[in-house]
Amino acid sequence: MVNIVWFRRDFRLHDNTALWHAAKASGEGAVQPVFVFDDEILRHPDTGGAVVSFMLGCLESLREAFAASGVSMRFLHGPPSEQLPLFANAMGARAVYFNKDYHPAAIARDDEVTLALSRAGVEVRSFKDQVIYEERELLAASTGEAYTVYTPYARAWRAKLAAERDAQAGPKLWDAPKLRPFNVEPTLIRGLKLVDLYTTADLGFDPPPALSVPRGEAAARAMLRRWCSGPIKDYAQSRNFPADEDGTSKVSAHLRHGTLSPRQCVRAAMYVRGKSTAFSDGADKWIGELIWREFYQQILFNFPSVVDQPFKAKLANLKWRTDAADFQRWCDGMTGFPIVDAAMRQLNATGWMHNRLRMIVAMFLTKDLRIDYKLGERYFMQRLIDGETAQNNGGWQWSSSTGTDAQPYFRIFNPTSQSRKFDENGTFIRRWLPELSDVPLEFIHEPSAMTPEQQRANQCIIGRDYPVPVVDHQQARLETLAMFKE
DNA sequence: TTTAGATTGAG
DNA sequence: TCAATCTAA
Ligand SMILES: Cc1cc2nc3c(=O)[nH]c(=O)nc-3n(C[C@H](O)[C@H](O)[C@H](O)COP(=O)(O)OP(=O)(O)OC[C@H]3O[C@@H](n4cnc5c(N)ncnc54)[C@H](O)[C@@H]3O)c2cc1C
Repeated sequence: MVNIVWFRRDFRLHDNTALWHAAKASGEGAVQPVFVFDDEILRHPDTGGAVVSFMLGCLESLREAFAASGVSMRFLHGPPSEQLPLFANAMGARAVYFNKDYHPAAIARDDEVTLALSRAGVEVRSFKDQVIYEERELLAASTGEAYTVYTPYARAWRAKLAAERDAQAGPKLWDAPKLRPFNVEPTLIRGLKLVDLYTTADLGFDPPPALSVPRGEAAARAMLRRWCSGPIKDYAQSRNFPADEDGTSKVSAHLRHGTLSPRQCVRAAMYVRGKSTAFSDGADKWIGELIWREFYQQILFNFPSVVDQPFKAKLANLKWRTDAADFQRWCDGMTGFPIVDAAMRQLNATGWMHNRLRMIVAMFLTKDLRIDYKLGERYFMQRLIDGETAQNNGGWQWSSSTGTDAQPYFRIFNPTSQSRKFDENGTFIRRWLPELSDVPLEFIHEPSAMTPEQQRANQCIIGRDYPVPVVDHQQARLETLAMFKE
């Protein structure tokens, strides 16, 4: 008998919990991998060409990796609760295995699928896989409730990992399972929609013009290896400077699509940390970022209303501005604030943006333009190759002060001082704004401060070659403070 | 994962 | 005068 493994966002062979269990349970049997194209997701406004093209590249690699073991991966198109029971029937499968997803819509879908399969007499087994600690595994000791503040959550997370490692019971070091060749054609059943692996264009999307991260599990593993063998050492400092190409790992899209597991990342970081004290600061800090990821996954699971409501319920009725033209300027990187514009152009071109810049542009949209964070959140989902509700919503709510930020003061970045601090030499700005290439360093963060003569001398006329700033920051800051006061 | 404004002290 | 440092939000 064969066990089906339903892949959703876990496109790897190594350290894949559901795949490992399916292969083990199969014994003499085999594993049938499948992916389901679900129109509910494909037609959702949060779904964009960046994630779709990244995912399809990963699926192609996964299909090849299975093929190398003589296993044929199959693709279906339709509602999973309808297609999977038909497919299980067509394959004569005993069980369907999959890894859990914590988005409320995914939970609802998985409940539906589980019900439909059970009715059809097919066993369902689901697993924790995309996080190290899930759901309500970590609760605040004082209240017995889920954590809502990062710092105590991270402390508890690290303590639990340390305790489990000491007890040799930590995250399992599962490798790729041994796979038996399996290449059985599904019986043709009415309603079962077997399809070829689609291309991005087939699905009606455009990929980012300059995709910045190589796709697939092999590429992901190579990136992690390279990152942990060197650049991770300086992460505690380098992570804040967008001009530094090696300042961060850029594995986010791989964690998003499961071409890497969080266990592989933590394990690799712990390994180099143990080997040399020079790596310990960097590795610890980097694990801290992986914990941010788990923190937001846990927030999404325990507070699913964040999907359409502010985490701080009191702030549900903020009077955001609705200005389509300003929003468009922000999207296009035409605000007249170089650091914001360079960041948005990096996003539009490559599908990835540095964390420091995500904070700056999110803060700018919500607190300088006073536009609802939901608009920015959706735009990010459409453009990011790592676009994912938990972290994206968490990041947007944090930036717009509607979320889990625990600081006692109201956070408003000054885009120009952020620019001076984190792109001191204007290297990043110049990389993405060719129209500023002749502007001297003195004005690179604020070209509108040039006199008309200086503009002429530096080949950059404000209002012609580069936009006039869309807002006055000082003014906007006061208006935002007033808006939140109400 | 902060900022603006006040205070201080060197020149 | 200015930049470094402090502090309240
Ligand atoms: C407004 C906003 C929106 C964001 N949207 C997303 C998103 O859609 N998807 C996404 O994966 N991340 C998102 N982030 C978090 C973060 O910006 C990215 O994860 C990070 O820039 C990815 O680059 P990296 O892999 O080089 O990160 P590294 O610095 O190398 O960090 C390693 C990993 O830790 C996780 N991580 C790092 N920073 C954060 C963080 N602040 N919050 C949660 N997880 C983090 C990511 O999985 C990342 O791959 C968002 C942040 C903000 C402020």
